[in-house]
Amino acid sequence: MTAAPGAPKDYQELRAAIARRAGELPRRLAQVAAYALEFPDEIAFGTVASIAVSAGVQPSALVRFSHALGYHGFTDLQDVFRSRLRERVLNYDERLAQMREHGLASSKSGLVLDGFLEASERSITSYREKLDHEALERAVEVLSEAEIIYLIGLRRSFPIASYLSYAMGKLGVRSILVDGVAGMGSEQAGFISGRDAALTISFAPYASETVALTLAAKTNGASIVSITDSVMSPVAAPADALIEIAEANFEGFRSLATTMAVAMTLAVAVAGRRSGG
Amino acid sequence: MTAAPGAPKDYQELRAAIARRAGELPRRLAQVAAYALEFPDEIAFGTVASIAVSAGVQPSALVRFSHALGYHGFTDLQDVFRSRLRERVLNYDERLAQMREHGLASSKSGLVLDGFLEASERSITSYREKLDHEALERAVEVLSEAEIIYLIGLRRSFPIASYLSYAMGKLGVRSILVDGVAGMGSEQAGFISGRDAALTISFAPYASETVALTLAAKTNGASIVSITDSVMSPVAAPADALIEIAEANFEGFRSLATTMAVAMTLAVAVAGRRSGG
DNA sequence: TTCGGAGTGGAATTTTTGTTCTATTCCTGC
DNA sequence: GCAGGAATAGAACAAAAATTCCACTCCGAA
Repeated sequence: MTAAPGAPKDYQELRAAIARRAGELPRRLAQVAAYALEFPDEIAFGTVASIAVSAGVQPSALVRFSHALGYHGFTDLQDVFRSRLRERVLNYDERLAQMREHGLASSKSGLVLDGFLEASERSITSYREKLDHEALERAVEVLSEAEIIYLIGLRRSFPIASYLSYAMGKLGVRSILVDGVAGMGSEQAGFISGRDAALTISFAPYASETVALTLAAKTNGASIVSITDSVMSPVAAPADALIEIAEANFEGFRSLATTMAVAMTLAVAVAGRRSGG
Repeated sequence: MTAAPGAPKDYQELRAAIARRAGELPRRLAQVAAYALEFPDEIAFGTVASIAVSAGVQPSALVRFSHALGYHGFTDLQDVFRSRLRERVLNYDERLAQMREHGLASSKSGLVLDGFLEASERSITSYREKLDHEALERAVEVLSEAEIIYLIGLRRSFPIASYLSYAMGKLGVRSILVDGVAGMGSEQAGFISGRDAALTISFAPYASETVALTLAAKTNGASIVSITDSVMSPVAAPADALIEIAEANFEGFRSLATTMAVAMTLAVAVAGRRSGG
């Protein structure tokens, strides 16, 4: 009896089995299940003892988990996790080529997805090459000194602004999302004072309302940080700090990957500087 | 003395060391060397006994081989072969070098930015490896058949939902962003009918309102498409199509790069299918 | 509240595994 | 052809691992 009867024989099956039985598993076994899905490599390489420690359970729980899924013991379960790595490594060298082939051949949506993923990668790579590190530093400085940070971004840039609002909220940085709901944009922006800062995100074609709000903030004496795609952008001129990002695009839809990473950076760096980091 | 002194510490170095000393190694040790280069996976996963059999040598030869390369024992050597499998991103070292070149490391915000950029790249790369084309296809199909697509995503996932709202609007796909402004979430969701679909985006810790809205949509007979991080997610069970995305994170902030690319894909693919493309 | 059973933690046990040791073999130089 | 030393095979050993076992806990039903 070398093979386990009725137990998942590859990683995909195993995932499905765990998913199906997620609800009915006892507490500790569910804990093991969650750990296994999150850190499959640990299961593949670790020992019962080491895995038990990092998953926060007893060694016996791992064995019981294996039995619950139909395996003879933990070793059988581990074999599945190891075979997964073996399979992956087979196409490790040819991964890119194979991926492209696979993506093209398999489906139309796969082709589209591949295009967007690749555009994101290109954006990030090219940004790495030409990013202005001083400008980033200046932006962090300006925002750190602001009492309240007004986040201005509409249309395509609204996801960025709303993420910043979420992240800053989580980090304890005071910010206001100027979201233009019910046409309140100008009213919200009207409260901006000289002690505040506006963080504007805008890409071509620049939404006229975004430009207007930014200029209004400037008039009120607030500091301006602009994230945009060109020095020729209408929100570049009034900016005290300018972060320039040229996102790659696929079929006319520009990536947001780099801009999102920059947004995360600003939120974390501002919070870090304020807490005296 | 846990670490081996002067022994190759990664797979590349080890290859080089073996190549350099290939001529001067004794016969059986050379045999082991050849086997190791040809079947690195066997070394990584096998036991001394099993490897000895398939390489046609004695177990002790493996230990002597390890000693000859400067390791304390076979286990140390095996660790190198295992770490090779763990390092998914081959060019990680190159990226680090590139970062130093550009002076990113010289400032704190630069380090943070690099962390987020790298997390985004990792997310995309690892998603490429394990993406489920069929699930994606099914999601597109379900959404294409819906009369109205309700977009459900709060907190960290709200930027994704709002992007979808923007993109679908541009593409002429009817959608409603269930944004919970003024606590209207449940009212908005109440209009969902069996001809509609809900597209839920939710990651751990799953916002309870998101889960509740999704279940309500399901109850009304709507189709459910879930974008989430695990099959154990509470929004996975009711889904007609499930897209699983494990975003990498940096300092606790998870990337949104892959999820955003998937969102773009869904919007474009659904629009494409509806227009008969 | 008490009973019963499923679930759990942790030590004891057994099995597997890596390593060491020594007699023997295989070369090489004389 | 014969020393002498390096290399090897295979068994013996020690370490580490997986698994089992049992007392205890927790929780729901009577």
